[in-house]
Amino acid sequence: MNSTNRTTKGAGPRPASGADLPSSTYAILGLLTFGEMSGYDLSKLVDRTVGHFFSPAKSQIYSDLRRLMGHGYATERRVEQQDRPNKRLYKITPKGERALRTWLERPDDEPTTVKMPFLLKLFFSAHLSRESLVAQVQEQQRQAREDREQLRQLEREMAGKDEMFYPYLVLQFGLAYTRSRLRWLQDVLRQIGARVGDEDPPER
Amino acid sequence: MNSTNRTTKGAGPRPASGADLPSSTYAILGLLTFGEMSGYDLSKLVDRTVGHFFSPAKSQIYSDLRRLMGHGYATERRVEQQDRPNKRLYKITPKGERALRTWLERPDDEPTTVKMPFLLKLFFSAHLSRESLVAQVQEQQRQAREDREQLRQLEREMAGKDEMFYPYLVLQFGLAYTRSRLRWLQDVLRQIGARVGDEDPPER
DNA sequence: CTGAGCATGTAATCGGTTACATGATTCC
DNA sequence: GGAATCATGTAACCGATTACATGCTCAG
Repeated sequence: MNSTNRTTKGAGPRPASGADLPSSTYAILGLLTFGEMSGYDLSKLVDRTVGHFFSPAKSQIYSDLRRLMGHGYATERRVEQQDRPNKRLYKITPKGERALRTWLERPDDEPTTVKMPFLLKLFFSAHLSRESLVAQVQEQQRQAREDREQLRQLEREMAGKDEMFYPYLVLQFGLAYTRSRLRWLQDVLRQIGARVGDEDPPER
Repeated sequence: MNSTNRTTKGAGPRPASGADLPSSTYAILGLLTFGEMSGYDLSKLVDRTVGHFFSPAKSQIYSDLRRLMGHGYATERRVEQQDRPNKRLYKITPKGERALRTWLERPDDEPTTVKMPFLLKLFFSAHLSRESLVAQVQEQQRQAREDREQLRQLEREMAGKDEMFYPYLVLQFGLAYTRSRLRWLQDVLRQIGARVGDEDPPER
């Protein structure tokens, strides 16, 4: 219940060296630069903008918003409505803008991580039949192609738009990553195919 | 405190559809196929094998071990030592082996995710001076090159080893990913360089 | 009449991380 | 004398997710 906790004892992912907030919270602070918004608005904005590489749950957004207020990075304005539920609009403060820029400038970041359970499975695939493994790889291909389609769609949508310069660069990462994933999967398929029928069968 | 919870009410990352354990726990179950081991041994084995794409904290390993026992996937054997602290050796059971294979075969996995705070920063880089951004990109390059060096080292170590077939494939993913990251970073640098001095300066 | 959209939130968990505690031995 | 290795674990906490609750309006 204490939002101004300084003596950070052991914790989760932990905001990088000296940072007061995790990057995900700064992300929603960044989105507030688009204008005054409700949590609901933010949730939709996330989908339309950063959704392909960062998608917090709604409840997370609402609690981040409260956190930003606690730091004085945003202010709340309640708006009564009779046709729809009342809403709370959040606005970034000058202090919040400064904090955002400080975060942007700070070089030390939480580490980049890839969480890919399939890699774990592949690592232990000596315990798996070749057929099952091939099926798994193909499933991965299916998923990667699906991702690629979505990214391509996004690319078309923001092609040429000048204000989308940085978002476009981010998107390019997604595309490059997906391409490399697909090439690798293809290679995996080739290599396990080239491997003649030796080794332990299903091991049972 | 209930380890046999069926009615999974709201939770964290959540083990995939119908899975009883998260993939990280299966990972350490998989490592137990290398032989009877202590938590300490496992922690070192992780570093030498899967460490480059999966590295749980020691405390996590110990608690996973307890969990595996709770499911009957491993057994514990206490070994008294007088020169060193006593140890507990864990061994995978036939039931555990079956569970491992079932997990390996199950196609539905926890989703693949990439957590890369830098992408968030790049997305909002309109609020950042060009110099700061360039510095950030270069820092990313530095880190990616470091990763690459480590992976190359590993590659040399397991080159040609036949029993390393699958671990090698996994390593290839890491290398492909790192290469694509580096190419993309180079491209980002080029594109922000090509962009003439228009747009908002530091914005303050 | 039904379902989608608007709008906010609580409850309950869970995985995972850091920091700390403890204590012996062996190597430099 | 001090660091590294061996060895296990607890405490505290944090980010994040799912499920659920509530209730109104408007389009098909």
